[in-house]
Formats: sequence, structure tokens, C-alpha cells
Amino acid sequence: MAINDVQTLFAKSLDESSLTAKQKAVLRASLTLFSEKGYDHTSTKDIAQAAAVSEGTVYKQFKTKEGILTAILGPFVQQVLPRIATEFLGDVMNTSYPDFADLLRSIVADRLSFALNNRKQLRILAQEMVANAKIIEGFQQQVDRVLPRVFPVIQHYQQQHQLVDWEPSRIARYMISTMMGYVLPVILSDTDTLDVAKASKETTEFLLKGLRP
Amino acid sequence: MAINDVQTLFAKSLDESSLTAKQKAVLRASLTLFSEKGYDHTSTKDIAQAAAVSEGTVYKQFKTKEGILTAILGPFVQQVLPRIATEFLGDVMNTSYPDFADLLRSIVADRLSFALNNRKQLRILAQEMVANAKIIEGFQQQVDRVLPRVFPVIQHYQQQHQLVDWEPSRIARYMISTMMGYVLPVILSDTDTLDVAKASKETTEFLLKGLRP
Amino acid sequence: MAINDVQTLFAKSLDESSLTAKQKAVLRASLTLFSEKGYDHTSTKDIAQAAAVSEGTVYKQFKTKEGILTAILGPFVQQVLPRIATEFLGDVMNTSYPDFADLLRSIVADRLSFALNNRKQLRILAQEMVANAKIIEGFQQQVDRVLPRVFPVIQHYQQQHQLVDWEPSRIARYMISTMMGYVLPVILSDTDTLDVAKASKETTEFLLKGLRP
Amino acid sequence: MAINDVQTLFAKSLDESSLTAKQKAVLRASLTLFSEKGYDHTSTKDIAQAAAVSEGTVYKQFKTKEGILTAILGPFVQQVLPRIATEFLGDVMNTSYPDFADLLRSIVADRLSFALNNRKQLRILAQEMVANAKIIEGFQQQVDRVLPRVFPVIQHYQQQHQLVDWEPSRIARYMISTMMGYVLPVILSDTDTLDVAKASKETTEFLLKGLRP
DNA sequence: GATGAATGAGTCTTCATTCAT
DNA sequence: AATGAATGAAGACTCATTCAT
Repeated sequence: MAINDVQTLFAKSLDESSLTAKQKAVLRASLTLFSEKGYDHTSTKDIAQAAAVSEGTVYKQFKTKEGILTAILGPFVQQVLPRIATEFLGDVMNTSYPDFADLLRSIVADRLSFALNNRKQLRILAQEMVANAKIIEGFQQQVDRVLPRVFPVIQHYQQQHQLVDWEPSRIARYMISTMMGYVLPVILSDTDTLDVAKASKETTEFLLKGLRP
Repeated sequence: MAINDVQTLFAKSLDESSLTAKQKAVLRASLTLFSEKGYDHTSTKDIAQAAAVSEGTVYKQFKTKEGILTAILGPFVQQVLPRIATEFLGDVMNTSYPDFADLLRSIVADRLSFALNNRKQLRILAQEMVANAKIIEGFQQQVDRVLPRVFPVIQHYQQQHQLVDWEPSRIARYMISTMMGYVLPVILSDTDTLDVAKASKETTEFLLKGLRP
Repeated sequence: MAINDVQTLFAKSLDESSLTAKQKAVLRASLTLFSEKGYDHTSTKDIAQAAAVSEGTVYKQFKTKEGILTAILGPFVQQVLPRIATEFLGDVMNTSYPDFADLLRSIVADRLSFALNNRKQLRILAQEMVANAKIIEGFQQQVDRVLPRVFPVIQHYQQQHQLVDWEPSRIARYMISTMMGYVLPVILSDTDTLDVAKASKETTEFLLKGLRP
Repeated sequence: MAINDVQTLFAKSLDESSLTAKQKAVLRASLTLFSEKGYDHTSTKDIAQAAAVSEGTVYKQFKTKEGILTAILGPFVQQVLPRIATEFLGDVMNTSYPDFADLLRSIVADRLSFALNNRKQLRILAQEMVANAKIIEGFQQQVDRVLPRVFPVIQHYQQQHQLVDWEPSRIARYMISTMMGYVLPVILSDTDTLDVAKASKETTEFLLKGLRP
């Protein structure tokens, strides 16, 4: 399953990296603080204290404060995101669901779980995307690279008359929008929790209705 | 039409307010700078310069920097938003569209235009909602107050078998999500422009399919 | 009696002055605020509000903030103080108390009352003397001018063997010190009140013992 | 002798404290500047420059500007003052002067020296006491705690008919007042210097006369 | 590698003072 | 005479970043 891969990949980038225990602590503390108080409102002093480390240590590996953000978001955006996309597409292709309904069910459940498991990073990502024009462009580029690879899949089901004959980008938009409708509130307010099973079922039900020919 | 009212209302709150020409310049400059660089990355010195005004003047009316934000977002969230909601519901009720399709077309076109016309404020609102736990709560409260008033309308069309028999909140969620799918990218990246007519048509088409019984 | 003269003199400087009602209000408000929060911690805005007057009005008569202080302390130090000293000496000389004890009783009662009646000004005076090297010099000059005129009186009683044969300045020092011992606590903490009658009696009793030949 | 202890104690609190050389420079510079220009008229920039240190360094140890004041006055009021009082009383009790005259001579010489050696701090203390209601209360509390411990000593000499039969608090008041009469002018105007030997002699002479039965 | 003292530019905010109306 | 909007120079404080130990 892709889900586990996501976590594994991200965990790996922490373990494989030539980071000392203290520097990992810095990253972990930063992840929490950034998602709680936002990047701008987190001082390097805060991070050092939360990581039980001196401020000097914070700057040993990550030359700047933005370096920490990059260390958290960079792999997420530039590696983890595309790679899981590829794997995921491989999954889809290999399994080659005969039914679009089955594919949709798989996609939705997978993505919702992913979002739930990576709430903190996604929250930081959202914060930075909204505050930082540069980040949003980087994200846009990744999306633009990944999305077209999904189009053939969509077209495949359109040819089999299982999907309405709209532009693939439009269909992708609705899929993403509808999932976001469940995910965004959870990311923004840490209070609510998401019943993934129910949400997946509802999302699939609506999308199947709305996207059938 | 509600659209014009929105603009009028907001324009009024600038004109009616006991603000000097210079103070209005402060507000206008802040609106632009906040939406461009974000609230945190805009210094009061920036604002003063952009408004061609001294820093002292900035603080004459708006006691604090946050006061400026409140002056921009406050009316938007606490007055404009609810008021247009009420007016809008009045519109809907009075006109009493016999067809849900007509209602939907009206809603979608209206909301998309509103979003487009208030891009900057919405961008700031998004920034603050993501960065500021308090703002998101205030927004949530407004939503919680307005949304239930829409439910009867939904139920009305359900009884007439024009709408699928799901919970009103779920139906509202999909309507909002789908519209957000068009609006969010425009808000976040000021580059793209939205073809409201086309977007309205597409949104309506999809929602009608997905929400019919 | 000298006491009333003091008040009269000070009141006169308010009434006689070519000040409008509003400007007098400024002076009254300043007197209160300065004595409560100190000169430095009182802003001209505070004064304007407390006097129910615009900031512009504050500056109409008193060109600067220090001008207000001068308007309050100036007459007190440069006119009122010396003048009452003169009058008082005239009193003493004219009445020509045969007994030093009678003179002392008169002096002490008079000065303690004066201090009590002018608490606020004295408090401000104390604040400024301690904070401001210039003020203390001005005060010192006045003291140096007034004090020598008291010496003959002291010497008179020394020649009559009613007063110990110390330097007049030393005798004056003890008289002032002892009275200050009662007055200072009252000035510094507005809470206590002084039983002038009792204090006068005690002070006189001690000084007579300590200063007799 | 208590005198040396005073200096030692205060010097210790500088040396023992975990302060860098630079931080001590900050404290020294502040002590001078505060006593010269007053707390309010000394900016943190002034302090930094006088200490040949960056403003950041000033704030490293002393979180706020008031923190510097506390670092200077705090130990003085809360530790040094009471401790020397205790030690001093120990001195008095142990030595158990048979003659009140001897005790008085000892007290007066000791206190006058102390005042002279701590001019700067006392000047700042005076400034703050007059400007700051809180400081004066803290000081009052210390006085209220220390003074009653002196009363038994006074009563002891009263029983031996060496001291007039007034309330101990009244006797203490005159002792303090008379000493203050010599000390205050020196503290307020840094120009004069005090001939401690002469002042002690005079003070004792007057008090003995004034306080004998 | 790790520390934390040191830096200094930058931030929000206050305030005495001026001036057009 | 009176107003209060406007000014801009400080002021206290923060923070990312560097460097000697």
C-alpha cells in the first residue's frame, strides 16, 4: 500500500540523513512548532528550547531558519509527493482496476489517509503556500508535473464509457475539490477528527454520481 | 443583485467611517500589502510609506497594527459576510426558484463573482485563518450561524424530489467544495484569472449531476 | 497668617494670570497627573483628556510640556517660596517673640500646615528635584538666598542664651530635618495623614530639648 | 565592622552572579547612568553604548529594562539592606554598649559611611521611590520589618534612664531624620562631599541632647 | 560537534510638537 | 481661540545569525 510507503519514505529521510540525534530533535521540534504557531511566529530560540539544544546547534546543519523549513517541506514537496504519485500510479496501472468505481474507492481512501497522517506537514504547507508566493509556485510545478500523468488513466475510463466525457483536468479538479472538502477543515482546525471510512464512502458516492457519463 | 451590495457595503464602510483621506489611504495600502506580502511580513513602516503618510498617522486611528487588520477583516467577517448571506437568502426565498437548477445557477454565479471581486480580502482572510487560530474560530462561528439558515432551502428541494436525499450539511459541503475548487487557485495565485461564466456553467453542471436524486 | 497667604498667592497666580478657563483646567489636570504619575509618565495627551481640552490648546499657552511644569513649579519655587519666607520673617520679626519656644511653635505649626496643604506640588517638586539636576540647583539657590536671612533671628536667640551656641546653619539643618521627618512620609505616600497638632507638639518638644544651651 | 560587609556583600552579588564580564559592564554602566540621568531618561541604547556592548547583549541577561533596575536595586533593598540590619543589630547586641552615647556614635558613623559609600544606589532608590509607588511600598515593608527589631534596644536604654521616655518609633524617627539631614543633600547633589567624622560628631551631639531623659 | 554569548538591524509603538482649518 | 490630524524622532524589545571556546 502507498500509505505505508509515504510514512516510510518520510521516516527514511530522517533516518538516512546524516543528522545527529540532536539535529533530528531540531527537525521534530520545528515540525511541531511550525504547525502550531506558524513558521513566522516560531523563533529559532523556541526551536532550540523545544529540542533541548543550543541555538548554535540549530544552525550547524541548517544554515538558516528557512533551511529548517526546506528540510521539512522540501522532501515532502519535491520527493515524497512525486514519488508516491509515481508509485501510486504504478499501483493503479498494475492492478488495472476494471471498474472506475474500484479505482476511485482506492484513490480516495488512500489520499484521505495520507492527509490525515501528514496533518502537521500539510498545515505548514498550507501556511507557507498562503503566505509565500514562492512556495506556491514550487507546489504548482509539482502538481503540473504529476497531474498530466494521471490524465491517461482518466481517458482510459472515458473510452470505456465509465466516466463522463469532460476534460481530464476538470475531472481531476472535482476529485481534488471534493476530497479537500473533507480534509481542509481537519487540517485547519486540529480539533475535529476525520472518520476516514465514512468520508471515503461519501466522497466516492458523490463523485461516482457526478462523474458518470 | 447581492453582488453589487457587497461592493457597496464594503465601500460604504470606508466612506461612512470617520476616517480621514489619509487614514483611508492607510487602509488601502494595508489591504494591498497584506494581500501581497502577508500581514506578518508587512511592517508599519511599509504601510506608512505606501500610503505616503507618517507612521504616527498610521497609529492615530488604528491603535495597533492588528487594529488595521481588524479594520480590514472585521467588517468583512462580522458584517459584510452575514449581511450578504441574509440578503442572499432573502433573494432566494422571495424569488422562490421553482427549479433547483435555477437556484444553483444563481448561487454559483453570485458566489464566484463575489470571490473574484474580493480576492484581496479573501487572500488576507485565508492567510490569517491559517496562521491565526482566533480568526479561524471567528470565521467558524459566522459559518455556523449562516449555514443552518440554508438548510431549509435544501430540504425544500429534497421534498420536491429535485435533490438527493442526503444530509443538508453534506450537500452544502459539496457545493462549497466544488466552488472552492475554482476559487482557491485564483485567490492564492493572483496570476490566473477566472472565467466566471464558464466556471459557473461547469460547476452547476457537475453539481446538478452529483446532487440529483 | 502666612498659611492663608500661601494659598492665596498660589490661587492668585492662577486667577490673575491671563489664562482662559480651559487653560486653567490644563494646569489643574497637570498638577494632579504630575503628582500621581510623575512628570515623565504623564503625556500631553493624558493632560488634554483630563482637562477635557484638545492637545492644541495645551500648547497654546504653554509652549512646551516643560512650560506646564514651570507654570506649576516656577511660581512655587521662585515666587511663592521666597515671598512667604519674607512675609514669614516679617511676621517673626514684628511679633518678635520674646521666647524662642513660642517662635518655634509658630514656625513648626506653620510649616507643617504649609506642607500638608501643598502636598501635590511638593510631591512634584520632590520628583523633579531627584530626577532633574537643574531643578535641584534652582531650589538650592532659593534656599541659599532665604536661609541667610533667618540666621540673624537665630543669632538673636543665641545672644539671649535661649539657643545653643552652634552655627546657625547647623541649627537650621536640625529644624528642617526634624520637620521633614514628619512631612516626607506624608508627601511620598499619599495614604497616611498627618496629625498636624500632635506633630507640631512633638517636633517642638524635641527641638527645644536638642537646641537649648 | 558592618561597613566593610556592606561593600563586600554588594561586590559579591556582582562577582558571584553568573554574569559575563560584559553583563557586569552593563550593570556598572546602568548604575552610573541611572544615578546621573535617572532611570526614565536613560535609554537602553545609552546603556549599551556606555557599556561598549550591543543592545542585544543588554537584553540577554536582563529581560527588560526594568530587569536592570531590579538587578541593581533588588539585592540592595531585599538582601543587602535587611542583612546589614541584622548584622548590625548583632553587633550592637553582642558588643552591648553600656552607654547609649557609645551605641549612638557607632550607629551614626556606620550609617553615614554606608550612605556615602552607596550614594549612587541610594540616589537611584530615591528617584524610584518618588516616581514609583511600588518601590516605595517594597521599601516600606523592609523598614517595617527591620525597625521593630531596633525597638528593644531603645527600650533597654530607656529602662536604664539613658533615653527619654518617648515611643521607640518616635525616637527612631528623630535619629533617622537627623542623619538624613546630613545625607540627603549629599545624595541629591553629587557636588558636595560629606565629612563623615564631623557629621557623626555633630549628629551624635545633637541627638544625645535631644533624646536624653 | 556543541555551546551560548554577542550582535545589530528591524519592529511596533509612544509622544512632544506643529499647523491648517 | 480652539481643534485634532499629522509628524517623525526615539524607545523598548526581538530575532536570525555568527563565532570563539
